[in-house]
Amino acid sequence: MARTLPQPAREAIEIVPVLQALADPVRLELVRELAKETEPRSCALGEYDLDITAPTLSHHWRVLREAGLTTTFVEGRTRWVELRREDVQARFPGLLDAVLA
Amino acid sequence: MARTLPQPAREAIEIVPVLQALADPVRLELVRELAKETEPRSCALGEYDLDITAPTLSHHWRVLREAGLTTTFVEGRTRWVELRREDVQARFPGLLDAVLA
DNA sequence: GATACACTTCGATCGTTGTCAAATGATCGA
DNA sequence: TCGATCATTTGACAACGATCGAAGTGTATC
Repeated sequence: MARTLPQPAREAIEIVPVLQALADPVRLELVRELAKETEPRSCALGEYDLDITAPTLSHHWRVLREAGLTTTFVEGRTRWVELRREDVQARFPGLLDAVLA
Repeated sequence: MARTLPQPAREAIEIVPVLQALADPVRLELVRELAKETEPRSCALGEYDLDITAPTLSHHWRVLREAGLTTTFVEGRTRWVELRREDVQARFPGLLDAVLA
């Protein structure tokens, strides 16, 4: 039912793409929003207080997912995003905590 | 005698420029080299095993310094770089450790 | 001084990236 | 099945950034 979009395996998560993904104000804000809750959140533009268009938000979700920071899964016509806390923590211990503090 | 190049004060170090500075393979390598020792190191191209020219290295040192990650000071005709461990640790605890591990 | 040295700055190039408008694709309800 | 309505993908563009060669700046040495 819920289809998960392609993402790197835990071992394939690399530091440079992760830092590149985090080094953007919009994406950093998105990651911080995701970190506030343990539940997955909707990808929808309306859910976030950002001054960007839908295609741009979609682009940022993709960058985060391809870097290995998030998981996206599709359910009907809504998409859910979730922070890959454990995977990132396993690869780069302390990184998320440091960035989110 | 030793003149220190302009750099942001500790409180002025921001997370996005720091992440941007670290999100480049060359600069990440430089930071890792600096982290190996507590002593300042020379800026000179010959000190590092990099396949870039002197102007490019100079550019990277500048980005690191302006982000607040390093201190550069001039002594005669050599320049010395040093990681701002304490300042970065104070602003973003655990970040350097996570990135350098 | 004149020269050599150690970088930096300048100017240009070229790939990357954040952004949007328009087109596409997918899902739900009638 | 057919629109209506979402978000995503595509295509295009402007801004940014990494890079280099050439020229500039300041320091030591002769």
